[in-house]
Amino acid sequence: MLKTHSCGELRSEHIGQTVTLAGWVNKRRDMGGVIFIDLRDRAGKAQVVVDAGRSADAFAAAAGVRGEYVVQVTGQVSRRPAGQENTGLPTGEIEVLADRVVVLNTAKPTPFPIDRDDAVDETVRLRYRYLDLRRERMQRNLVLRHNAVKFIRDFLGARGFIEVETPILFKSTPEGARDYLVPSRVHPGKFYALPQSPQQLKQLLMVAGYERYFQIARCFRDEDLRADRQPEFTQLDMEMSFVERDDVLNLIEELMVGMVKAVSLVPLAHEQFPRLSYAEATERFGTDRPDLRYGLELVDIGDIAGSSAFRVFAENVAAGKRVKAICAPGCGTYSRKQLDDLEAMARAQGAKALAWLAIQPDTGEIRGPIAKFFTVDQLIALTERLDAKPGDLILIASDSKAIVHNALSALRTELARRLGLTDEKKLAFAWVIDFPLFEEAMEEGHFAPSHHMFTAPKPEHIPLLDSDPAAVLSQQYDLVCNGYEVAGGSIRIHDQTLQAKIMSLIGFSMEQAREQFGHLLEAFEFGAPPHGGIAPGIDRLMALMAGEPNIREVMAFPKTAQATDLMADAPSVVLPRQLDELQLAIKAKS
RNA sequence: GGGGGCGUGGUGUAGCGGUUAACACGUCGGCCUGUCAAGCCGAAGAUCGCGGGUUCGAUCCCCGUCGCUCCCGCCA
Repeated sequence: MLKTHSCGELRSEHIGQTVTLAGWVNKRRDMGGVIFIDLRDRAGKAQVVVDAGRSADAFAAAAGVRGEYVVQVTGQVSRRPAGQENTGLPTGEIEVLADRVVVLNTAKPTPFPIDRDDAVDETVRLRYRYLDLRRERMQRNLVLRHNAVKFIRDFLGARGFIEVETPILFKSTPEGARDYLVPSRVHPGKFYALPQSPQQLKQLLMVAGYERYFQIARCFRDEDLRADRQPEFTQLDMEMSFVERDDVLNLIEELMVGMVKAVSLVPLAHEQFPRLSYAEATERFGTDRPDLRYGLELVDIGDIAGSSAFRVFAENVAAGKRVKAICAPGCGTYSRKQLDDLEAMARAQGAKALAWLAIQPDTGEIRGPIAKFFTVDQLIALTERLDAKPGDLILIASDSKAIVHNALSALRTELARRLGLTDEKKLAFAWVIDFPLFEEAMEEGHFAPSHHMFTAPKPEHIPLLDSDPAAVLSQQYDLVCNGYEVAGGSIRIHDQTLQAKIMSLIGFSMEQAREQFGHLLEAFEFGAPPHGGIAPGIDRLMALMAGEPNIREVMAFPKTAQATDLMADAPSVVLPRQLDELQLAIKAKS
């Protein structure tokens, strides 16, 4: 080894020892007769003192050293002179008096500062990702990620789970997200697909009798990116046999609480995860992945608004549509412009308009274009139901349930941001359960599965499959945190008759089923145990636990929003010979 | 596929229809034996993303394009 100790591990108990360190020059301060070098390695930083009076050779070497040079230093750990301690550094009580300084490698000036956490253009960070990864923030995040994944492996291993690797080259199924395809050279014209998740394979492992499986699994989806979506991402994929829904929920809750306590930089908001039905979540928050760090809940005012003189509300209520409102504390003095901005957000979600009532801070008088259509009693009833105070702003949307919920959910998120309610660094986990088995909107005259077609209905709802399929609730469950979906799963169907019924309801023919899932359906004929599973998204969880605003910050080599790698320049053109081997030709752009 | 934001020395920013394009950090050189975002003195470094247009004149206004980013669609 070229070092006896890590820079960051040195403490006062090392005083007197002669150590050899190796690392990068974080900072060099040249005082003329003495040169200070902050030497950095993964463990941290230590101050090296190169004194011309102690070693002329070391001093000469240190004189030529520059930032990010790779340097080996041998010297004596010494207590810093009284008053010279650096309380901002874990190694701040000591320093290393250099007897020998060896430059192991030089470095060009870096394109951006390594020793500071200043914002740097994303293009530059990604192009020089290996330098970005040298920075404290990224090292902290990747260490957090390692610790979290290690916690998961230990936790699940201790509970009888075994980790099994599944293929990256697998079979394309047109269901769900767009697949990344890999052409086969051996079978020209045929393609593998990279897995969107190991869904089928983990169910097959249950049929195979493994009972408790997990995998830190890379998944691929060829869809457009977001701050919380990359083309390749990592799931904790897991599946268990002979379990019921609450077994999975309780286990994952224990895992999450333990993991957050052990490794997270952001603490839990509460240790008991609330369980909301899909219906309750959407009614109260307008979304199935609510941010529970704040209130601003949606309140139904259909009865009051429907009996008002405002015709839009009255007609909508008569037609079975909804009128719901949200109270924004202290926003009663919003300007025309601010209100227009909010209305634009509502319109972007499909609302035709956004009504508002502002309660004057001093007089309590209620103003707004629609105020005159309400009686005093109705206004009093409204403010009481919304718990609105003088100075508050009431925003009202009326339309179909879906539009009202989408619009008010978007407004709720925006208002929380404006009011600083999302600044609090806490993790507010919650379960969302009792999802409808099918999507509300029919697709081409058929039902569409709201999760996937292997999700089991609630046992007591199975009879409804014949009478009222839209009312059937499933054994799907999502874990949400701060407005993000961080895990999704379900108890699966293991009964062939039930599976066939579901497939026919979603318009899936037996031939289609056999072509795409034949291996799975066949496997289920050989004694499939009751089973269920879940797949927490590792990247999103890491971003939340690191307090980062996007998942790129917790991935070593992420891609841009255009799905490119700026460092390696991928994707790239390939040689004609490579295409020939695959019997592929590039179509001219139409 | 659509919409918003951003693009000015290496980095972060300022600027604005006419400037010698400003500042900080960094870089390079000099001074300095207790600094730790060291300090002081000096220097270099920018086709203002790219292309076109408007204009006597464009970094600035307009159009297009490229890149980064956020959002909608999409993501069973």
